[in-house]
Amino acid sequence: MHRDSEKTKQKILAGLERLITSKGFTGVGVNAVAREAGVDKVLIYRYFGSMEGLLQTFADNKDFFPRMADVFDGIPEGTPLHEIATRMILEHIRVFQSSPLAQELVCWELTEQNPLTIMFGREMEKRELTALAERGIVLDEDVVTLSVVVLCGLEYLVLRGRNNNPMMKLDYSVPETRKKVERVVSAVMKAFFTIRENGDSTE
Amino acid sequence: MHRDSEKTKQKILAGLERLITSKGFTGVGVNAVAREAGVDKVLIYRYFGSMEGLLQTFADNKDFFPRMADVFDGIPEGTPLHEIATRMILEHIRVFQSSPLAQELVCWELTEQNPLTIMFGREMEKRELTALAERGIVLDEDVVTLSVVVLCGLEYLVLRGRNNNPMMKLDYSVPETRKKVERVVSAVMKAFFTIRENGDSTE
DNA sequence: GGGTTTTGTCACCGGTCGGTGATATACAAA
DNA sequence: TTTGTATATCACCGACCGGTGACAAAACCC
Repeated sequence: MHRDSEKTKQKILAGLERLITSKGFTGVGVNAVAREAGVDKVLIYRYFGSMEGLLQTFADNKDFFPRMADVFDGIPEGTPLHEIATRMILEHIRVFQSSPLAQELVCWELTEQNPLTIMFGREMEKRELTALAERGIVLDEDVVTLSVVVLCGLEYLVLRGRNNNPMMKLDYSVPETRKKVERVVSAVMKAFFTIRENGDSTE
Repeated sequence: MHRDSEKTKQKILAGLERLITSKGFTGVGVNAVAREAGVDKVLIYRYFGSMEGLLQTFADNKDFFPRMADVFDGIPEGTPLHEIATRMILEHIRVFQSSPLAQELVCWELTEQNPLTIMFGREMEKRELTALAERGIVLDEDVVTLSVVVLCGLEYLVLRGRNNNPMMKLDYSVPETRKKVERVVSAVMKAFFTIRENGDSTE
């Protein structure tokens, strides 16, 4: 079973993923990937053409996130919108926090453009949007804005927590802190949604 | 005026900053800095000991942010807390958005630890906190939490805007979008502060 | 002036990078 | 079995990396 190009490709792709999650994206390169995969680097060029091609293939064959749909299934009919939105945000963050690969890819995305980061960004982008669209849920524009800001805030806090970079003493990697944040998010979403539904202005 | 060690040091430090802001932190290295500064790299070792030492010196002699105090001076007595907090957040973001160096350092901070990123993180950390402390302003804990989450969200949106990585169609680098976000932030801060002041619970 | 120290230039080292050609080995078709 | 092809190994290239020693020239001190 020595000669199996398919298996070799898989070894290379697996090596790439291990390398990203263990050493970070700055360590990614032809030599490093080949070394990590236990394979001669010439095979990377043979099977993927180049490093770019490898990243492209990796992006194509990887689904970075489990489907968002499952979150909805646990929500009974008639649940208020703010609670649905809150759950989506918190679930997204929960998954994000449990995925070192996704975290590293976001950092990479902030630093550089390549086939992998571009594809990952697109995937990430349409996640919640499609989930909402499938359910035919339409949200007020300001409400969406707030949700995105909050979502971004939490994602950022997760990234900072990786290297113990607290933000204003707020370290999201501490469980109690996380609970507090979740509580506040839930409350503020409820408050703001209520205002909007009552037709208040934001002027 | 050929021989002036002080001037050479400044050239090196300036070269480092130019390099960070132009090529990004991934391009930082002894050779690259020396090249950018138009100086032999051996001088970096002579004057700063090593790359680490250079980063340390750079961090020590740079104040990354203008003082927060100025923001307060424009605020009349009796301004409600939520407005003070909102102004602080938006001002922070305004400055952050106008400083490519700060943006790059944050990305660096998320990726790696070194004397510069550590020092920068500390500086960033105490910015708003000291400003509030100097004024003797004490905020409700949940209110602080919300403020930090919102601040993080905006900072993150700025970073994503650099490479046109919108988040759920929300591109903060578009002026109209930015205005909308500012409006929403202002409104939600007001709403949440009001709830807290009225003694409501977040359960 | 002479001697010393500071400042700057140059050449070089071992190592790693991305990338390529030549060649050996397994396997499948004839 | 022979021939051809897909697969893997190996050696090598030029370029750049971080880091160092040798040395020239300017500046300073006496």
